[in-house]
Amino acid sequence: MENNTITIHDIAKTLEIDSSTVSRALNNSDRVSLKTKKKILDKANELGYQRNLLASNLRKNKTNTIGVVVPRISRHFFSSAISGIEKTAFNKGYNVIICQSLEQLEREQNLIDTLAANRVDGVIMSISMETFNYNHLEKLKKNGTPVLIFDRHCNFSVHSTVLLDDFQGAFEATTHLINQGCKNIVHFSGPSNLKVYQNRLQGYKAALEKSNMNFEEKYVLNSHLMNNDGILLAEKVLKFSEKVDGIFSANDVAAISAMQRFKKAGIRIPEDIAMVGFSNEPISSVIEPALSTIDQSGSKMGKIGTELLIEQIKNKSKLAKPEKVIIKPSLLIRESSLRKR
Amino acid sequence: MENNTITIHDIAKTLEIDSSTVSRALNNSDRVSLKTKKKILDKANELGYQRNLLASNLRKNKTNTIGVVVPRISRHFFSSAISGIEKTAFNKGYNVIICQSLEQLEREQNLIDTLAANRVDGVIMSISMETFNYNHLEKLKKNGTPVLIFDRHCNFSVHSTVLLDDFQGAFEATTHLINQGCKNIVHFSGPSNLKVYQNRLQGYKAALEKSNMNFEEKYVLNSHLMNNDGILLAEKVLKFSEKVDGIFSANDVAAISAMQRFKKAGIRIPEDIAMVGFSNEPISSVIEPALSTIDQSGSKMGKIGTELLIEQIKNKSKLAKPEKVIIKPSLLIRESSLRKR
DNA sequence: CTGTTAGCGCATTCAA
DNA sequence: TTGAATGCGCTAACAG
Repeated sequence: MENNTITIHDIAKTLEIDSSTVSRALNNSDRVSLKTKKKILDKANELGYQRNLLASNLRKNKTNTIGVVVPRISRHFFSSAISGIEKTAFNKGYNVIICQSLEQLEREQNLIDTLAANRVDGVIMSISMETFNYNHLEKLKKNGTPVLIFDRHCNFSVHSTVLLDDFQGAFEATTHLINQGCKNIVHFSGPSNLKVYQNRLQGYKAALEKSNMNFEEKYVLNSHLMNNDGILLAEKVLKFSEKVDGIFSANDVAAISAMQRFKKAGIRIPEDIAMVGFSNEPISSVIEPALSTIDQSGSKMGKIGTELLIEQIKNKSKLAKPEKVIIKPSLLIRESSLRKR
Repeated sequence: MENNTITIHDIAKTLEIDSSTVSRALNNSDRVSLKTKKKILDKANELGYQRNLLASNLRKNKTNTIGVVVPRISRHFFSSAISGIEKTAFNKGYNVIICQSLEQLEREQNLIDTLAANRVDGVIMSISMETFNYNHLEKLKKNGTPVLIFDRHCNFSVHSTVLLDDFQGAFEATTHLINQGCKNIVHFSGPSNLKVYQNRLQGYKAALEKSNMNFEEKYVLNSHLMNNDGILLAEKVLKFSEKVDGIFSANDVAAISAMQRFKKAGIRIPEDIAMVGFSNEPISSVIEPALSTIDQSGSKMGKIGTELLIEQIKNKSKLAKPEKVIIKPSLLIRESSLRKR
């Protein structure tokens, strides 16, 4: 009912001691006798005291809080990354503020500004698709706030990064198809200006080359990460004169709709066409598993990124130079995704 | 490099004016001449000033921040609710802190404590499945912080709530099946201690009654919201001696796995069994649409909830009494989910 | 329009 | 072990 905010001074007054002693007691300092400490804690409890972190953080110039900015929290990859971040942060005594940029640079900038204004101790983020301008991150750096960038490539080299080894993943996936006996392997790719897709294309090429297979330009099918892109890709595949028997997908969004299109055409996956690819979404829980995936292990990236970030927060004075961690993806093959002959 | 935190005093000193004037200028007060205002803003920019919201909020005893607590951000319903919350909040000048309880009461309590310690102006939340104890919310209330609860029923009546009209939704869905000519309609339900499922059951019963159809106890199939519960439910349906031709599902998780089990048995949905139900997940984008759904409209609930909450924040002194808003669900029928005969 | 003064709630230094 | 004093950075009376 009444806005009855209790402060350490209220506790001090009732107990006829000084507020500094109360502060010490509430922070469990060993410079207070056990007796008074108990007295203080009891009274705090009785009065319903709730510490004011605004004041505390202001005074200490430290918030024990990490800001997290991702494009979209609902994407499976990011929500599992967030799980990893939260777990690691909580274990080390940090709180976490989660924000989503919705892939918009302007929103990202505002979020970063707000986080900075709230004096978070560090920021872990995956940049938006629009982000080719790093002024907002520059500002953080000037401020002395460490930033860690994960998942998405970023040319702003002053920050530490945690990335996935896209080349290696693509290489393994394609090799897997080759080992299954596939002769004509199509590659579903994404926007060709994104580093991720460039690297995956390279891995695909390298795998073909290693097995002395020809690289066919026409087999690289680009799309824009839209929900129904895969339909067009599938139709292109159907139009090839020779029989496509394998697909390496760098793009799970397209892969899903493509599978539906194939199904309509009577093409069975994986019996007629084997399909392997990078996958963020927990596809298997919803559709018949047909895609072996390269696990992007969001939570692993979140964990490692947060550990790195916290290390940097602690060493802030030592101005640690940016680190770059590359995570090896692992190919998960489900039985039902094997090609049967 | 250097932790060069600029304050209003630094700006004031360089310009040889008082910091209070700087503060006014930075807050765009009209009690500063345009000339000095410009001078100050320019200098602030030049020095790379970044306001300290900790100090500002402490002083103003207001953070312009709303805390959001949901069980799990990755669930479609909650992430769309969050979208609605963010949009509404930003429009009204509020920031948002997103947290997930992971359905754990203890986590929820900690989150609420942290939000309270950070002096958020209000909290909008959907309580965890474990939450039958409302001490943490009680504390907020004592503190004068308004709380709005959405989506999940809660016996703690001092807060405003935004809920879905489960009875009405169930009634409409079941009626739809009846209108399609279904004679034997099974009901997939959830944990019977949850209000949501009780209300949906009532709606189902009412629809049957209105059409003079018998309610059969055995047609109510409960489950626990586990991923593969639907398999068992489907098997139960298959064992009935009479032919089941309709299913009203109150539980989308079960519905998905049930559909897969039916498929295995050669039962076609919706040709052999029509299926209608509440659905949070964007099922249609992944599987063959087979389920007409009652849209829980997360973003709508988020929007309305946030508007209500902000209203209460503003009227805090007037201790507005708790409001209760019931949202009408709307039945979305997809063509392909119609029963063909 | 601008300056003076005070204090939000807390943590910490220095004395005692 | 405790108290007194100071200030984190900012805003908001009140004066002028």
